[in-house]
Amino acid sequence: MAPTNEQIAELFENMGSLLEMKGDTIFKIRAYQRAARTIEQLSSPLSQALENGEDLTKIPGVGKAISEKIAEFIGHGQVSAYEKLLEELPPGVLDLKDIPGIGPKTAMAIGQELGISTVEGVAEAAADGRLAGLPRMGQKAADSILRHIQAFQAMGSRTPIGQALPIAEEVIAALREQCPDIGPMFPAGSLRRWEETIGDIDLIGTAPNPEAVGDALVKLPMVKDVLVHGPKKTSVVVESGMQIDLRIGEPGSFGALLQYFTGSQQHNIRLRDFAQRQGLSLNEYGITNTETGKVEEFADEESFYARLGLPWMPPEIRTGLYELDASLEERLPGLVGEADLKGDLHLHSEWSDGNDPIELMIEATAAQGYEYMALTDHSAGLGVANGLTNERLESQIALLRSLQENYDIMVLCGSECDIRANGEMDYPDELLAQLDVVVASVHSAMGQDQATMTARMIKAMEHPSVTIIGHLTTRLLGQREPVEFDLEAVLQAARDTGTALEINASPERLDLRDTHAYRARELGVPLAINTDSHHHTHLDKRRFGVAVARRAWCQPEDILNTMSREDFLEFIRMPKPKRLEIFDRRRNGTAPA
DNA sequence: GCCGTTTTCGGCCCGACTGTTTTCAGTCG
Repeated sequence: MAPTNEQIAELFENMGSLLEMKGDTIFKIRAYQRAARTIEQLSSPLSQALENGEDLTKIPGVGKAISEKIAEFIGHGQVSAYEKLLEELPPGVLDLKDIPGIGPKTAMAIGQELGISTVEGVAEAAADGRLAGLPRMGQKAADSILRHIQAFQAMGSRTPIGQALPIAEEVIAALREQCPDIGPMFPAGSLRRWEETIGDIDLIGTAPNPEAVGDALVKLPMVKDVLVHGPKKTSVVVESGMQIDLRIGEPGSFGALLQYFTGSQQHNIRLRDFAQRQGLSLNEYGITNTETGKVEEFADEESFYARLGLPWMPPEIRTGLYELDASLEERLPGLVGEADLKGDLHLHSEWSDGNDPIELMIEATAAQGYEYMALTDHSAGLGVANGLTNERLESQIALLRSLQENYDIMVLCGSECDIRANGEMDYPDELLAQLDVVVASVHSAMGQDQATMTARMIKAMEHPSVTIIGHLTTRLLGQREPVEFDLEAVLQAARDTGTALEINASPERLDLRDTHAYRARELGVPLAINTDSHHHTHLDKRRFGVAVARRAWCQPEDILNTMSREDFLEFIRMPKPKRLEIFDRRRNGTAPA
């Protein structure tokens, strides 16, 4: 099978690391790293682009040499230049570099001088003193590396955003309690960009006495270890194993600090490059005129970007990939926000595996200010989730219809209907036809091969009653891999059949993920941001789904459930795929024919 | 290795912190 974009990106990331260890020029190394970061964010597979004869050098950061290596990797399954590098360098050095605190130089020294190739080997060498004997290394450095290894093994690499955000909020609250004079303070970095997983939590703020805030942080009870504690920067590890980096600045220059630590790194590199052409240099304190040395300060991000002649850019799209060009060409999208949502189309009650009575779910949804909602309990095939038999579904429909008169919010009858292994629906057609909204989802036979799974998904989308495909890839962040399927074929089929795709906002799913949603939007597939709530308090998880849509550059009209009640009813009452006309008409801003 | 409203050659983002240093290399973000 052709390598995925992730695998291609990893290859170039590794090539960069290997060249760095070899001592190649830093610019060549950066070129490989930049290409890797760009490729992992592309919304469609390179293997397909190559097949279509597309010019890969159109991709920013990909030139002649790298595009040839991509073609070689896709064509032959390996890249000779990479294999050669692997042979030249000590085995295992790439794994060593994954340890925080160990960079290319240290990894090389460990591999060459000590003949060590595993993380466990480094831990042993740190403990028995061999590590401290290396050049530019001492007991303190060895101890520090050992601590890093222990933290690394306890935590793994990245934390799902749904777990990281509460930790960040807890630390901020604790710091405010210790230092009541802290001004604005909030997460920057990948949290502010709403990435699906978070490496370190970056906290940014202002305070009259910055050093006091750092001192307070290292003394917080939840802090397990202190990694760095200087006058301007403090890094600690908290009980959960997450690393917190704190930076406190002056209110007058907070805009530059916030911009700098929001990143992404690629965004900042591109921005600096852009600034440099104007004779300006950027850092976390402000903008410096390189000729006069004069530094300008900015209290907020808007004025910072404005000084460069750029509009403010939402953090979610600061990937360094498309946003700078788009802003220069004045085609930055007006991204969808939480307030644009008019309904939730995937909700469970205690009738299946939810925790709350139907009435409570309706009331909680109405309290969000929504105009409509769909109750979608599981179908019978999902026995473990107390799925509804045909008879129970019929009585639920009757109940919901009778309940409607008690509520202003439109209560739609729905189901989260299992897609069986052969692509058939878990309810008979006549029953499905009675429903307003059918969310069809894969919950079983997830190990099917790519061709089988693709055909299964497409068959489900061809069903006239299926409104939305739920959590398309079935992944659980950090727990379960996505199923294998042909993304492009499935997205195209969604468009062709007039089937919407869900952005499942549950923070352990985030499925579709950002890059998939980006491609779906490009193809004109309607997207529905649903919480899949199993409890009435889960409705606020929508913010995670909205973040995915924003990272996919979605505007309100790309999202099905930003439609008014009238438009949405018109949409579901129109047969597939003709109902796309209603979606498209809104998207194109044209009046109804 | 990539790239161009100065350029197809000559540039390439910028600073904090640590530990081992006596002036700075390595790592991180």
